[in-house]
Amino acid sequence: MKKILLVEDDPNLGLLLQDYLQLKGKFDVVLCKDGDEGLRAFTKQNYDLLILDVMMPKKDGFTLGKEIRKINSYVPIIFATAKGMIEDKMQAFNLGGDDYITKPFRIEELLLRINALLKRTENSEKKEEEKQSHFKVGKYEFDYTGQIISIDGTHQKLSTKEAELLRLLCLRKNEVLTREEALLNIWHDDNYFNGRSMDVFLSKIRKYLKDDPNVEIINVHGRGYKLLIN
Amino acid sequence: MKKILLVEDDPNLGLLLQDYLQLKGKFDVVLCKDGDEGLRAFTKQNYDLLILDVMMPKKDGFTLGKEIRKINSYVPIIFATAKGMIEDKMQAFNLGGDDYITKPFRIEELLLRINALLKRTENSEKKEEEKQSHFKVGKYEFDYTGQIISIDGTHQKLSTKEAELLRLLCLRKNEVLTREEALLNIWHDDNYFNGRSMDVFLSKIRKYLKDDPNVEIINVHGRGYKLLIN
DNA sequence: AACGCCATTTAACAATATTTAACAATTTTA
DNA sequence: TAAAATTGTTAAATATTGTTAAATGGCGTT
Repeated sequence: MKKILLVEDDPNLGLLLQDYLQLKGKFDVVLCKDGDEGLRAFTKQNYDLLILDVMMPKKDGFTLGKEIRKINSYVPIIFATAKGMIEDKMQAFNLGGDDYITKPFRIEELLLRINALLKRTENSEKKEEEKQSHFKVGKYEFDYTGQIISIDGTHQKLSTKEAELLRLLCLRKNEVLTREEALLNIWHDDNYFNGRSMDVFLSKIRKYLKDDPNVEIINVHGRGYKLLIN
Repeated sequence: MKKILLVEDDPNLGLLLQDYLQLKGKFDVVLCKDGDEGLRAFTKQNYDLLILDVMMPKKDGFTLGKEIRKINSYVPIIFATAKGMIEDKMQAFNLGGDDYITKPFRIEELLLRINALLKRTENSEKKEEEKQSHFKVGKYEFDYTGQIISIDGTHQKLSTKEAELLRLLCLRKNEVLTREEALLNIWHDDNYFNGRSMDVFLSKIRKYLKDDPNVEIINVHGRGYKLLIN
């Protein structure tokens, strides 16, 4: 679950937001009532996103944001600022803060901005895993981008669909790759005919892989396939 | 000067915004009064940022945004949406659109969001790439502006379309360049015949590139092409 | 306007990739 | 164990892409 640090001095608004975001947004929300408390909380653990009220008595949200940025330069921040405080908004963006929201705001809008920001930062990290393009399959080398598998010195070109299917199998090697997942991923529709089409490609891939007895694609009846590599 | 494309069906608001942004923001603002006009304007030249009204009679802003995203995946977009249209906002973010603003808005807020977005995208890599004119393609050197590829000492002139297509392939090297994207970018219309025309150019480009075995353009069936460079 | 030159499009046919169909083999269900 | 459902395999049908050549269109020159 995503962790959010909310720093808001108004306890009414703070608690309301905390509840709403926990219930509706399924976030783990820590609420702090001033900047110092917020900074301490931030140093204690990692958060996925921060929501900082700008107008706070002891330490304002921008100051807090600047302090936090010294510690962590990437965590996304949403500043909540009063309407018409244009200069403040300026500051927010100059700080490298990722978004702001004008008070009073609709709570759904906040939720949307949160999700948008999280999404933006998420797939800057996440994509790396899925981006793998080169796989070892027993004695085979499989280059997904180049759509080629090689064994010893010989190469075999793969068609696009063959390569995509083999890639998914590799990503789930020794685990079940669900028929549904494969179909939705590659064909974007898991109807009967696409399923039969996939069976044809599986048959072809098995042929390509027959030269290493330690590599095998087994069927998990009713569920999908496993690429076994010994 | 930064170029902004503003698509807004209400002429009063549209002209007001145009004037304000030109005067105060020092932007070069092109105003279109509906989605079709907007799309045409977009294909004619490059813009640094788009402001799309969501509620428009003929073609709504989201639809337009989606169409534009097919041609250009990085240009920042601000959607202007009516207050409370939460679902629409959702769509905006799911689309990869970079920001939205709720109508009615204060014009200074729009200006702020514009500057923030421009700043964010200014030093993004992708934009730099789009300006790039000189590419290394294996042993080849490709000069897009000069429409020439060279290998060893020999030069080969390229036609305009050949150069444009090769440029797109270079920008997406080792990734898929969608047929649709290429067609919309170069031909501004992805009908069947333009597609066949493109196939002819691809064939020609492959011939030009045949002298380096580490360079290859492979087809991704039903989607597009990948320029592979080892 | 008429000509040649070149870029681009269209047409025609070839080669591949994918889907569908047909039938066999296997696994589950009853 | 028989029937039903799922999967395996091969071949035919369809769709997409590759290649070459001919037709078209733009543009400068005469």
